[in-house]
Amino acid sequence: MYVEVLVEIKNKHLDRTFTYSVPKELESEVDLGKRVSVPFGKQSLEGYLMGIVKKPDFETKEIESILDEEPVLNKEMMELGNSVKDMTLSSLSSCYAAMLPKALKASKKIQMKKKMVSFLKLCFPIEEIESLCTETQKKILHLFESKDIVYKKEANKVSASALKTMLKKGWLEELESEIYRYQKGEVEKKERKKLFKEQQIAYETIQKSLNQSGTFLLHGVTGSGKTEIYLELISDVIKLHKTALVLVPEISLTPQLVHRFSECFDRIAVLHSKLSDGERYDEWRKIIRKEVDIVIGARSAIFAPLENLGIIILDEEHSESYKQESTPKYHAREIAKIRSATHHCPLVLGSATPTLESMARAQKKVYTYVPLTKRALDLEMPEVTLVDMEEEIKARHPILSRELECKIIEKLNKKEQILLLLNRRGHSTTITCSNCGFTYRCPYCDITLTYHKSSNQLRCHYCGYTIYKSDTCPKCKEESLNFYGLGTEKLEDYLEEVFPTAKVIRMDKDSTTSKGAYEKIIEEFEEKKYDILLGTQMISKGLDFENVSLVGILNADQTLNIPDYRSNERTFDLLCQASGRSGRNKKKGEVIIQTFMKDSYILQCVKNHNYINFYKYEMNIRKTLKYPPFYYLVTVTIKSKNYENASKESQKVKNFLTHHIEPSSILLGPTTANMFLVNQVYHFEINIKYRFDNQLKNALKELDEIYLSNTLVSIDIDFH
DNA sequence: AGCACGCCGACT
DNA sequence: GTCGGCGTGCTC
Repeated sequence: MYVEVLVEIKNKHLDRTFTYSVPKELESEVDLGKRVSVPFGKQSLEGYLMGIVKKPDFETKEIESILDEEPVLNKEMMELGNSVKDMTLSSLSSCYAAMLPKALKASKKIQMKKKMVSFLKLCFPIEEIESLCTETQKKILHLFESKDIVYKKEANKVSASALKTMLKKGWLEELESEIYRYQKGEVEKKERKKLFKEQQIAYETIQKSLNQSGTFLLHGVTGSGKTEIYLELISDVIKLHKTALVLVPEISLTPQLVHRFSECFDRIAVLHSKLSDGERYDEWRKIIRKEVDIVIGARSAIFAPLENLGIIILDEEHSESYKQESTPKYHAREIAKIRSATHHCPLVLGSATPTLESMARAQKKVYTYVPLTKRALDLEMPEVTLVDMEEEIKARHPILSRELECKIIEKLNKKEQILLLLNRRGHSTTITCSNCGFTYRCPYCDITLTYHKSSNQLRCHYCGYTIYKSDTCPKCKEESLNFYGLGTEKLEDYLEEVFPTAKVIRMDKDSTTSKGAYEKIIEEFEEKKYDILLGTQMISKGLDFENVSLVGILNADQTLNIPDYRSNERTFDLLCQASGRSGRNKKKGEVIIQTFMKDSYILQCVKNHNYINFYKYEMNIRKTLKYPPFYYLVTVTIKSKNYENASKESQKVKNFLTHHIEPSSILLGPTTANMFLVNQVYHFEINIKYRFDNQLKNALKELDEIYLSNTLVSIDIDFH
């Protein structure tokens, strides 16, 4: 027997199968999608069994062993891998690596071990042997009163030697069994809430198509009760003996959300980034063994090997976290569409602020548009006030405007809670010498360093480069270093100064690195141990605090200045999301946005909760500037440690593309990339805008191959 | 990705 | 003379 094996090396030179022979004794175990160990050159590697073939006309080596009892890739996943490879122009084995839990990888053998625990089983009824037991033995016996099986550990606690005797007499039996590492506590079941009229209509629209593929855009303002619709749909899917896949951005995969699902359903697997490799492997195995009907997870959960899918839900559809930034650079939404087609099941995209791409498709009836206009429980939309910071600076209120400060005091008095969003961590943005103009910059990335007061360090937020701050200017040795800009740390200090009685907690990347820190902050804030929660983007998504009645956004326009065609969209989304955190209970919420661009159309749309106007406005810009969704966009990044090489090769790439793509496509660049110098590597960019281009994909593939063997320059292709 | 092969410079 | 630099090419 001869088989095709894809070796587990993410190198594009090896992005093909090799033929091996199978020793007689292993033939019965051969199954496509299992992993095998094979000799490869001088090494021994792992690979995937991809096919069975006839005897080839060249010499073959024998496979060493078959590693799995059951395939790790089913037929769907094997094909899906090929689609991902084709969409992203990356190697097949890197695609499979992205689809499978890390524990399965050769280098991580330890985690693959199942966790085994010893149990005890009683071989006779209690009454039969009780009279024969000593006092100590009776104690062990009574552990079995309420259950059939007892942890060996528990019996050992009573008496290890008594246990031994009982085992020897054959009264008890010892068994080993695998336990799953990740254990969710029992959750009390609750009735699902009854849908109100608009929800009911939305639900019915989707419910009617449960047996066919199709994409729905569920457009509902924050608090309109999208989750309730999801629960209702999933309940139907389970009645049909099918399974459900729910994707949420990592950041909104909160214990709150998982809890809500657990109240309604039992057989759930949860996949999020805080799981250890072992825990993740266990959750994955529950799916393979068909022990769950529902998977809730972040981006990579789109590859959960659920069979018989009945619905795929992508909540917060607009979230950029659905795009993987490392190879393979796939977008979960696109994978979801493929799986929805293979399983003939609906895909529901939920969002309060859909991407322009999705909204445009909904308007063109490519997606079915399902609007939800009202907030559940008759909640009113929060009142949004824009504050002009230019005036506030004149009035010497550069950090908190007079209005926001007053409101905070008011809410503190009423014992209501406050969220403050400041989208910049650290203390100050820059430290500059007022004597000589020196500014701390990252030597590897060419951006200014951010000061972190708690550690007295300056940190590069791109590469992590860190140095200690000195008291004197490193250049002119004068004691004249000044702090500019505002970060979360500094704001925390400032708040404690202005509102000395208020309890303030900060949440950002720096205060949530340790395991469980994020959950702890949320929990404690929910329990009202704090009055003010201040933080970065992290606090803007998905959190649902009943007692919050004021949201303050301190640097609303900062994200508008980032040179990226999506920065308007991103800002609008961030502000809407953050605003939506206010007034999620009976109280009417208030939002104060501090800005230097009070008259900006985007901010006006945020103030009036008017997505549609924003959509129209932004679509016009995109149309004029030929950006998505009117054009597709591909970015080719040329990277090299050597500036000259990067620059020279960029020009060559441009020339190559000019001759190999359709003349109707627009080629821009090469220019220096947004992040020009990162980790000592120079970045150049070429952008291609196109509508229809049959040659492009092949041209990019060819380009990719040309640069495979180039050690000085590498390229990176990214579809937006 | 590894590892061997191979062709040049500078050392005991 | 040889040791070792890393460019090139191969792995069923």
